Amino acid sequence: MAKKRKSDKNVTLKEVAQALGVSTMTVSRAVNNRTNVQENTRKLVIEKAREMGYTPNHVAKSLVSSKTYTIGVIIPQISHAFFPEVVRGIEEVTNSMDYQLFLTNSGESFEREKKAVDALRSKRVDGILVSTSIDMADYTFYQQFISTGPPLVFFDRCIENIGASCIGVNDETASMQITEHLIGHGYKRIAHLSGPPGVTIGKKRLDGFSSAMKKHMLTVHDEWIVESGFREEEGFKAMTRLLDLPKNLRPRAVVAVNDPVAFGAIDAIQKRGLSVPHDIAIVGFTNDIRAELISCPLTTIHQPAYNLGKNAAEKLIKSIENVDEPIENVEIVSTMKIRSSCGCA
Amino acid sequence: MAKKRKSDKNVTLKEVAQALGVSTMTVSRAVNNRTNVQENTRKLVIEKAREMGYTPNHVAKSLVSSKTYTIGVIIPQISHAFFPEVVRGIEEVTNSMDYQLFLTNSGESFEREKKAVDALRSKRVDGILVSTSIDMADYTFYQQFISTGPPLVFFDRCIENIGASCIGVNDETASMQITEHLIGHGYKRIAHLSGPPGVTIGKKRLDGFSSAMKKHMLTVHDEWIVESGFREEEGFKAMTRLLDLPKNLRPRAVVAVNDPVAFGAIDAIQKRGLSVPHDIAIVGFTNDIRAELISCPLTTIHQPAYNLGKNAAEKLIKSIENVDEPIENVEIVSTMKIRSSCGCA
DNA sequence: TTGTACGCGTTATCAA
DNA sequence: TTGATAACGCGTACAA
Repeated sequence: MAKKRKSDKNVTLKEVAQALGVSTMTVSRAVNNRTNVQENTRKLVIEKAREMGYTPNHVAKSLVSSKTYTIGVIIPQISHAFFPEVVRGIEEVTNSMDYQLFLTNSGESFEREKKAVDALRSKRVDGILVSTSIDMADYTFYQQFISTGPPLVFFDRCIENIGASCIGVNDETASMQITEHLIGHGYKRIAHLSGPPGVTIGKKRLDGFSSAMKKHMLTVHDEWIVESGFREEEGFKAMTRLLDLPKNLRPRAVVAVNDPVAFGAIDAIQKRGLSVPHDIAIVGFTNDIRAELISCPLTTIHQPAYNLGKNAAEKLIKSIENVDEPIENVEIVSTMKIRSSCGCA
Repeated sequence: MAKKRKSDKNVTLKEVAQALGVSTMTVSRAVNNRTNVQENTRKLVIEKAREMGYTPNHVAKSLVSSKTYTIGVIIPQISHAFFPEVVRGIEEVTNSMDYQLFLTNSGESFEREKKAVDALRSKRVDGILVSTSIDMADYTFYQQFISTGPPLVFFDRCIENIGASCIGVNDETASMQITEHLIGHGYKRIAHLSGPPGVTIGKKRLDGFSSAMKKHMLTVHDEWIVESGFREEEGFKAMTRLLDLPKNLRPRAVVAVNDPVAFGAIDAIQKRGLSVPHDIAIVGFTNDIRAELISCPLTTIHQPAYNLGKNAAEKLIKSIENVDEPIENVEIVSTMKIRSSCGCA
């Protein structure tokens, strides 16, 4: 196992300057393509710099300029395909603007989320993109950060009206739309597996559902709104609760807060020997990759994750580079994917 | 749109010191929990620092210590579920070790990959994790980096024997194993849709396939090794070429270099009106989330992505913190998932 | 066109 | 226990 002999220390401007018998500034000017260097000198310097393996030290640059060309991104999950796709959109933008991207996965833990925000701040990122974790429970933390820290933009899971922009999806409208789709096909007894409270998208989807039901003057029994978190197991549990209702209270259709929850619910339905959509129709939200592949393909809302990431990153960079960039709530428009799980295809 | 009035400038040690009438060093010692400060003083300082909203500047720290607690990760794709899962493993480790993670998606472009390496180096990351892009074509770039830059560890897609550790999967063995699985069930005419040349995993899987065939003294016609890249469309095209062969040359089973390619191939087979596994059996590699969900679930190799990420990150951090850490090639063991696409379930 | 001095925010080192 | 000074690598501002 040959051990590498490394010079270890990086070459500095000063070292290149000394090797050349010129001043540090001359080297600096040459490698940064400034105008005020003689062409000869520049060539000489560039050549020597390459030869010595000089690489600019951005840490030092950042200290002087108080600009790091770095942004922090905090996501609550990384396994769920949605977030990688958002990150792809973000990365596309940052990459083309020559920003580097710090990624942190909070794993739905607000403690980790806060720790990450502090760490990123100490690293002096130029801005931060956050999608809050489920158990986010402290507005004041972000209020404080927003009033003293670098620009922050929320995406997908936002805290609204605390002075930061939010790039979200038109959840409420979409939820209303998909609920009305069920209603339009004759369903009247419709339940909702709702997300955790306090997370905006959960609330919005619930509101959209409620509005649709109200608009069409359909009754929503209290038992029909079941809180279910965002994960498959939780969907299974929540659906089980619905199935345990006395027959005359059992819903005929279900709007799930997202696809994983819908998958869990379908599982619960089938384990009872019932069929989708024959006995119970169901729709989801997210257009998970599995949605069209399961035995009864799931009707759902397709979230434009990539665009959401792009928009969020663009908004953040604008906020970084222009102090007057306004605070906005942007809604990216989603689209409905009609498949067989709703029994209306 | 209320505009925020920000102090903009971050509070520094010196400012806290002045506010308190002590020296910068005292403040530094206090906030860093050094022993040589009086308890009273410490309390006073900590309190004042909090009050003034002091946050340590890691950029300055890094300049002094030439240590950034930052590592760079370069992946070739982000949509493919495999890499997010690897990143989750990496993030788990870096997070617990208080390192921050720079993520770059090269999008299979070696140009972007090189640019990213240079950028990360200028940002003075403590180490880099790379999975090379398909069109990687310049060993010397990494040779140079490895001999002059910070520690680098390859994962999944490696360049071997150029002085960097590689954390990979036991591709060759696994490929041999899955091929032998087909052979064990009576298949003799077996083709291989191979990855792009020059990428180690492609080569290894081909080698495993060849070894298995050779070991069992089965003929491999030249036409049966079709280069197909890593993506679905490419699998479709490659399979089409196999299907276009005269009937007496057509294979009875196919080993695909990964699941997407297998999906493409299945599509091609079915578009011809043939059935899997009845007419042609097929196996993949990766255990894509879709593998068990398609109409004819795919037999494949499950890649322990999370563990791979964890191991790679651990190896890198060891290499960072201990100069004598040896260079190693580690193989994480994968497992076979037998489903119906091979007709042997 | 080139060079000198200074400061960015922090810590190591030595002195008090 | 505390403070003064220099240094990390670079760029701005000014002088030559």
